[in-house]
Order: sequence, then structure tokens, then C-alpha cells
Amino acid sequence: MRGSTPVGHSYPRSVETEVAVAQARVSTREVVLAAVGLFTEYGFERTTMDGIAAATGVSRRSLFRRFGSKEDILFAEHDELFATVVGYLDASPDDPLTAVRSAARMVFQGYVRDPEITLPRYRLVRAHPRLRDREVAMTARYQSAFSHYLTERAGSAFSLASGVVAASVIAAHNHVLRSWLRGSGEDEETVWVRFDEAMAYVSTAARPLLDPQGGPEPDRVLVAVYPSGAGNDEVLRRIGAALEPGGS
Amino acid sequence: MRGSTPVGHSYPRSVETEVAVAQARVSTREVVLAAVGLFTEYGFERTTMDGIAAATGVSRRSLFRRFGSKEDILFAEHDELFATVVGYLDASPDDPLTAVRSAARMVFQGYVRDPEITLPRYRLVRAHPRLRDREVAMTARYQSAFSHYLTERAGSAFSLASGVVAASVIAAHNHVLRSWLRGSGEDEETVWVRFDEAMAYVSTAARPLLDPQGGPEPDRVLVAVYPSGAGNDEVLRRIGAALEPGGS
DNA sequence: TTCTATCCTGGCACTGAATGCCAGTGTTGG
DNA sequence: CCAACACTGGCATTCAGTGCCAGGATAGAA
Repeated sequence: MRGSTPVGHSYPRSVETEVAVAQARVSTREVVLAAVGLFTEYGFERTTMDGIAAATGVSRRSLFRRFGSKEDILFAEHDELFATVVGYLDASPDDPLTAVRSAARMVFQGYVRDPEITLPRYRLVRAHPRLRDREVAMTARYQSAFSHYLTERAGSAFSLASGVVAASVIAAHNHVLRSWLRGSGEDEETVWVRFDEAMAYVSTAARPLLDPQGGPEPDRVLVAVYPSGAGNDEVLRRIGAALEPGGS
Repeated sequence: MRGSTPVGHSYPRSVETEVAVAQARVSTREVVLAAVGLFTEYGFERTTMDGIAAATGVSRRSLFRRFGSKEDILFAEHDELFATVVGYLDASPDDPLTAVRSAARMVFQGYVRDPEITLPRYRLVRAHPRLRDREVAMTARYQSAFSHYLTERAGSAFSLASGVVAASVIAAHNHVLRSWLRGSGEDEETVWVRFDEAMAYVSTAARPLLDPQGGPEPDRVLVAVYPSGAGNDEVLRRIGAALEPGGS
């Protein structure tokens, strides 16, 4: 933070003794924290880029260069996480569904690890439709990445299934995440249990979608739809008839 | 469209003879069509609100008042559709999953019915990240509405399942929609068949999530997971055993 | 060390989206 | 005929975002 910034506004600045030391580049995280503070105190649109510049000591011009836009400051760290997750997926040797589960876990950890940013950001996102859209767009990017990854691994015949599975995983992730963001005081261990439960739940439902006709897979899945009036004998007869052709 | 607009720019205006007839309020649809035309011809950000004002005869100020922002012009009709769909859901007496399926069908029809707007809009959305985010936010609104509706009907114990099902329905919807938007020359009947197939597919997978223990529904769903080595007899035996307790 | 290429930063000017304010113009209902 | 109201357009202002240019730091070559 510099001492020579022409303020002009009334944004408070962290008081610092004027030292003649060469300033290291103000880190991304410092800027994000300062911006989050201003946003929560004055509201998002009433905080100007000049204000953030004054509060951080980074010039207005440099803020735009480094972050792109005022919104992007809020989601800067999130963007880095996204790059990490995509890199992980590309390199993962695991079974596709497992890899996606792990990727979702990484994303979740990205939130839980850094409540100092994610909690106030969540409050801001809830209050401002534009920011909400931005947040939604972020999760959509994950969903798209997951979907493409699954389609690539499972084959293009499974593109619909991949899209559905990716959407389900993201939905489960967001479900647990939102409840953590809302009840901010929750035990971290409990959250992780609930996350893993949700993931187990959704991947049980998802696995059969990604390979319905068996192969080297451990399990097969049988889905039968029948009138609720049918007795068990009738159900068994129909299933037996449907099973005949194949043998084992 | 007025004849007295001080142009100043070089946007083309539909040539009209100067008639002294009182102009009716320019319809939303007319404005959207004109804006879409300008966007596709000159690009989104190089089209100014002054340009749209000149092309439509509606003043810049009134455009902002009626649409809110430049982006909102592109999605104005979509917003109306959203209101319609939500209204339908609230009033629907059907089984919840069926109602959501019908709602998704309405949304799909909203696109297919009006290719004059949705097709060029899709091209714009693909090209401009900001517009893409906006589009994504729209579908997220549907997803959220579906999810809340399902949770409300199925009980809060099913909130995770509701979120997953809503996400799956939206994913299937978007899957078919995108393929229609890309291959724009497709037969309309074929599209509808594919849409209904996708919906049947996803709701088969979704139904057990929303009601695992059966109820007064017309059909029941049986899902059996078994080792691929098991013979048909063994499968039938297990299913029979699992069916016993209930009776019919 | 010195020169040079390169990168990052900050200042300046400008475009254009978005909003508040006000005045004019119907339109409706008494 | 007049009042209340709704809608519209013009004007001025704020502020996000961008292009341009100049200064300072660093790294590498001479």
C-alpha cells in the first residue's frame, strides 16, 4: 500500500507508517480481501474502483489490468481454483465418475478452506442479482468441464448421460455447500461427512447411467416399470420373460 | 418508429415514409428483433444504445426504462416465458415430476417456437462470455424454481433429491436444445421426439429418487443391482425375496 | 558497468452504460 | 374542462472499462 495516493474519497485506509521501503507487488489475496471489506461495508455498486485503488494502493488502471473488472476481483481466487481442478481432471487416471467426485471435492475444499473470502462473498452474492449470476456462471463452468470430461471418457454415445451426471454432481455439491454457507458456524468435520454422503448418494444413482449394458463392470442394473396393481407373481413373470434371451 | 430522431451515427434505419399518424408504442418484440439484428451485424459491444434507439425510434432513456440494460433487451422475451412457467407450476395439479417435465416442455417450446430470436441469440451467446453467463443464469433460474417446487411437494427431507432431479431435467433439456440450436435445419418433429426421449430417460432415473418407498402413483419402479456373474434364476430369486414383504 | 529489450505500473483521456431529474404529452375519469 | 396519472424523451452526471503513452524495475548481453 502506497502513501502517496490522492484520496479524494472518504474510504478508510489501513494506517501505515510511511516507510521508504520498496513496495513488493500487492498480492491478489490482499486486494480481494480489501475489496470484500469495502463491498460488505458500503455495498457493491456504491464501492468504486477508485475506492479500491485508494484502499489497496494499487492504481485503478492496474486493478483493471490484473482483474479485468470489478466483479472479477470477487472471484479471482475462484478462477485459479478452476484451472487447478481442470488440470487435475486431465491428468487423473481414475475411473471417470470417481475422478469427477474427487474434482467436486476439490472445489468444495476451495470454499471451506477459505471462509474469510467465501462467506462474505456468499452474502454479497445473495444480495446482488448480478453477482449471483456470476457465481452461477462459475458453477456452470465446472459442470461443463465435468460433462465434457465424462463424455470424452465414456464415449459420445453417452453425452446425454454425461450431462445429467455432471449436473447431478454439481447439484449435490451446491446443496451441501449452500447449507454450509448459510449456517456458517458448522463443525468442519460434520460438513465433510455430509458432503461425502451426498456424493455417495448421487453417484449411486449416476453410475448405472454411465454404463447400462454391462461389460467388465462389477454390477448390472435392472429397471422395471410396472402398474402398481400387479402382483409379485406377475412382476416376476415379466422380469423373467425379459431376462430370458441373454442367459447368464 | 419516429422520423425525427437525430441520428448522428451511421446505423441504418428502416426507411419509412413520413406519415403524420400517431405512433403506437413500439412493441417489445420489435425492439428485440431490431437489437438482435444490430448485434449480429456489428457485434454486441460495438452496438450502442444510441444505435438501438435510432434504429427503433424509441429513445435511449426509454430503452433503459423498459428493459433495464442492454443485455436485458436480448433476454426480454425469455423473462416473460419464465413468469409463465412459474405460474403454471404453481397451479399444476399433476404429480410433481410430471409437472416439472411439462414445465421443461414449455421452456423448450419457448425456444423452438421463436427461432427468429433464439437462433441469432444463441450465436451471440456463444461468442460473448458475458452473454453466455446471462444465458446460464436464466437456466439456473429455471433449475432453482424446479428444485423449490419439488422440495415443496415432496417434503424438505427430499431437498437434495429435488435439487438433483431438477438439475437432471435441466441438463437433459439443455442437451437437446443445444443440438437443435447448433444444427438449425433440423425437422421440428424429430426434435420433439428427441426431447421426449431425453425426458423419459431422465425421469426414469429420477423417479426413484423422489419416492423410494412407493405411494399412490400409477407405476412403480424396481431397480436391482447384481453381480454380472449371477444367472437369471439367482436374479429372480433375489428380486422375489426383496418383493415378499409388501404383497401386491 | 552500461546498454537494451521487456515487463509491469500508473496517469490521462475518452467512450459508453446506467441513473436521477425534469418537462412535455397523452389518457383516463370525474 | 380539469385534475390525476402514466409514459416518454432530453439533459446532466457518475462510473466502469479501454487505449495510449511515459516512467521505472529487472534480466541478459556486450
